[in-house]
Amino acid sequence: MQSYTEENYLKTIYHLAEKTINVQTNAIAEQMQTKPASVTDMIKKLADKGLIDYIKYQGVTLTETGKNTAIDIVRKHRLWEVFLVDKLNFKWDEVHDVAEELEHIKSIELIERLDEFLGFPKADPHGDPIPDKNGRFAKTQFIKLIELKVGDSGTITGVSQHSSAFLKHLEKLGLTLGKQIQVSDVTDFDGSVEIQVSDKQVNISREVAKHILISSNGKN
Amino acid sequence: MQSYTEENYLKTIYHLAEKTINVQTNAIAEQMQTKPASVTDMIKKLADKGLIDYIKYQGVTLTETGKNTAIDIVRKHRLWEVFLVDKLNFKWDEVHDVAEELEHIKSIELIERLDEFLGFPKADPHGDPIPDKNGRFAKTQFIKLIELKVGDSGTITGVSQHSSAFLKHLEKLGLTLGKQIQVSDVTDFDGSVEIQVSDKQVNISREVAKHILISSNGKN
DNA sequence: AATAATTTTTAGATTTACCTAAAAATAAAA
DNA sequence: TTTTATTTTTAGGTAAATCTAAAAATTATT
Repeated sequence: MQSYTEENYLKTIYHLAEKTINVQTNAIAEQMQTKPASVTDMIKKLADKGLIDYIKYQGVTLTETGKNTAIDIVRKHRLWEVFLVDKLNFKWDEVHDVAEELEHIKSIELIERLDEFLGFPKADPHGDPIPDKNGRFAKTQFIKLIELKVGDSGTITGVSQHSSAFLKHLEKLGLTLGKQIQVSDVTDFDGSVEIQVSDKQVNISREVAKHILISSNGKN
Repeated sequence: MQSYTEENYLKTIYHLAEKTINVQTNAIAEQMQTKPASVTDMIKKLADKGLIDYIKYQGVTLTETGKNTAIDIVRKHRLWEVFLVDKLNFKWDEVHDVAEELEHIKSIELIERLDEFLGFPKADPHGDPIPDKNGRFAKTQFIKLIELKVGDSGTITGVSQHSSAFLKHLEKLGLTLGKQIQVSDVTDFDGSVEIQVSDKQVNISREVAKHILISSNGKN
């Protein structure tokens, strides 16, 4: 059994490990809003418990057990987000902090029943895949909108930025999950992208385009 | 803002205060499964925060603020219990421990939306009243089944014992909330009570009868 | 390769919630 | 009203998760 804090460390390490093989102390500290010295203390503890592999000065990687634990927390987080949006009518930019608390509720029965109640959803309100109860989930094939060429089209199926400001901005532009888009122009000057959505033309900055994930319908 | 532990102390004091005016250190310790010395530490802290009035050796009482905080936790606990039973199909004897965790989730918005989602229920699965968002709730007029005389009838509207063993026992006997009952006999020997429920005769011990709460239809 | 910069760890403290054991206050019994 | 029993508090200590400041290891730069 892990403490609330240990669970948060594991989850953070899991997410950081999606980008780098060895997760570094400073990266964890930044993500957890804490100091590197505190991280060192904690990773020693997690290593002792067999949840991570740790070589001094070399960063950490999750063990099989650690990874499973982390995936279970991610599963809970995403299911709760679906609950908040689908059942309690929260907006997609309002759910993160509450789910951050709910994900630590321990009952396995609760999560299985919640999953069933929600109709076994495959993705959360931001398009992130929800692991099943065995920790398995489809490795979704996303392309960043920024990588599309003029003329390419596809469906918005995710975002790689969960900040409220970003999500509200997308909402205002009508760029929500499931929307069909086509790239009509890319501006040389600032790299901003002109896209067609629901019969409207919208212009989005390069920065925004980087964080919109598209499931491609192929080129044309 | 209170810690998880502070909230649990306030809730415990609130419940104990339903029976005695001044809540004693030992009573809190027993309820919280901790030691009197630890309770003394905590009540000093809660007193400093203005949540309880505390005179050394004389026990404690909740201040207005403390009471409001406690009622808010009770509200959350009971709403979550309704959710678990009504939406996730938990049985009434399975919800307590999970609700014990869920009650500490901090978002006010969450609880208001949950309340609405559940249809603003007035009572939890054990018949306990749910305070509204202003902390107000009807002081329900219950009579203990044990106090009924032969011939008296009424409706089961609550229980004063939430242990799984007790609730499972009631379930087996068909004694669930909303059931209409009539007392047909009281045994002199052991004080056990013979009651009529759904055209069946069931015999319940004095101990069980003490913890079933009846809203009376008057005598006859 | 030597020096500088960065990253990580150690050492020693702090806070929260708990503990045990002993002392003090209050309540009950002789 | 003493004595005894019970309740409560104090004193001092522990474990978890944090911190600051300084030391050590690693990486980058000249």
